[in-house]
Amino acid sequence: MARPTTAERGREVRRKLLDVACRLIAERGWTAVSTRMLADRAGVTPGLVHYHFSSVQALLSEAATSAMRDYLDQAPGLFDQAESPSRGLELLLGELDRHTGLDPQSLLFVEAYLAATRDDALRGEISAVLAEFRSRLADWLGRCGVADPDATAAVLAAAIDGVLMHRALSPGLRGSDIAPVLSRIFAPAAGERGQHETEGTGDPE
Amino acid sequence: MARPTTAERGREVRRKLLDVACRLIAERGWTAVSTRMLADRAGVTPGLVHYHFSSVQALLSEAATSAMRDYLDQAPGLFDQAESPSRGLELLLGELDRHTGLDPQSLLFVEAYLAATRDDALRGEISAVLAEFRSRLADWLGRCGVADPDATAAVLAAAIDGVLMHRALSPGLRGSDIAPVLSRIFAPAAGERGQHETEGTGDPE
DNA sequence: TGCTAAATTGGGCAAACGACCAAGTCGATC
DNA sequence: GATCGACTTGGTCGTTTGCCCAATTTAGCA
Repeated sequence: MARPTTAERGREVRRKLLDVACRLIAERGWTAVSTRMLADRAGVTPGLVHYHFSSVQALLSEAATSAMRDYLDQAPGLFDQAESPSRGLELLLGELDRHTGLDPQSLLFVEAYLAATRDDALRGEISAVLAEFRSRLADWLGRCGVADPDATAAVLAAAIDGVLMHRALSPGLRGSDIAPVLSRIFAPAAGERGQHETEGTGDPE
Repeated sequence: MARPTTAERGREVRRKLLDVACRLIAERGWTAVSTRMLADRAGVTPGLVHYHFSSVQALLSEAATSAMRDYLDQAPGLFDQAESPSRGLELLLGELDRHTGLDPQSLLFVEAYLAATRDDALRGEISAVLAEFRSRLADWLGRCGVADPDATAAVLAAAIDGVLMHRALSPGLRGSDIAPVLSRIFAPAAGERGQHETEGTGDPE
């Protein structure tokens, strides 16, 4: 039967508050998330929020950073372990296509970026997470023979977020449309191209 | 000395409220801007805010959309009137370099994007402004002989916003670094290199 | 069987919120 | 000088905010 102990339920409440926070940030906006809103949605009393977290800001920050870390560690299809560069790009763009720009995941990222401009501690955490992702991206690009992998990774990461943000406002910008454009960034330095294969309408999935 | 009439001062107050709104949106975040905050900063009484505007939301929406329209109509260096493609790109990247990602202008854009995901009327206005900018960009790219100008313009516009947003978190991503990467987008697709001109630079009409 | 600490409740606080309004101040027009 | 409408004031409405806390319940340990 495994009846949960108090401590276990406590940990579960904390986890649920973090989960609810991510959804509410995307739904209402970072600064519009309130104590009672969180408690309501999580099915607990408002007092519990300040028992588990020192402040609403702290709760939101922890929720956002851990969600971003989790996602970037696992979700983008492990592009850098793909057997070929074109397969890696395919995975990356496929992942991009799974987001509309209006989904909680995408909105959480942008909300967190903005919140980080007003909170030094949060900025430190997020920029570290982002730097690590850029680093993975740059390593992979370097192995693909792409020129200037660091700058390319930075632009590519930024472009992905930008495309998601713009797509929220004007849908119709599908991954299959932007794939050929974005893959021009991968154009190898003069002389070393060959394993590159971006022709023939990359139609992910 | 032209003494301002009551009606003129009224118009001035309205204009000042719009101006202050833009700054406060960037500074505190869209949903955190309050009636009293606006009145305080504008040097007027709180009651005036709801005399000139039907609601705070309406004030913020009008402030953001008109500021975005003004900026996109005039500021990006009139890239599309440049005498050459490379000069146009230079103007565009120069403009990009004038923003840190933390300046009120950049933050206002991102805040407005997010607010638009929660306000249908605002989304309509903003996506129209954005669509017009993309259209100008696509026309110019088409004249430069860039393949798939529409999709390229969409990706380029998104990438610009993305770079600004990322730069707010990790400075050091300067325009001169990203210029060579971004300008690869202007090159023909990787598979058709050689058929067109050699590099992405200099393609006189 | 008591004891302690963690978890939870529900109420309460001062402050700030958006919106509204009656009263008063103006400048332009008659 | 009187009148009218646009503009401005200062205050109030009910609601919601973040945070706090005394009291209560529970689980694990002595």
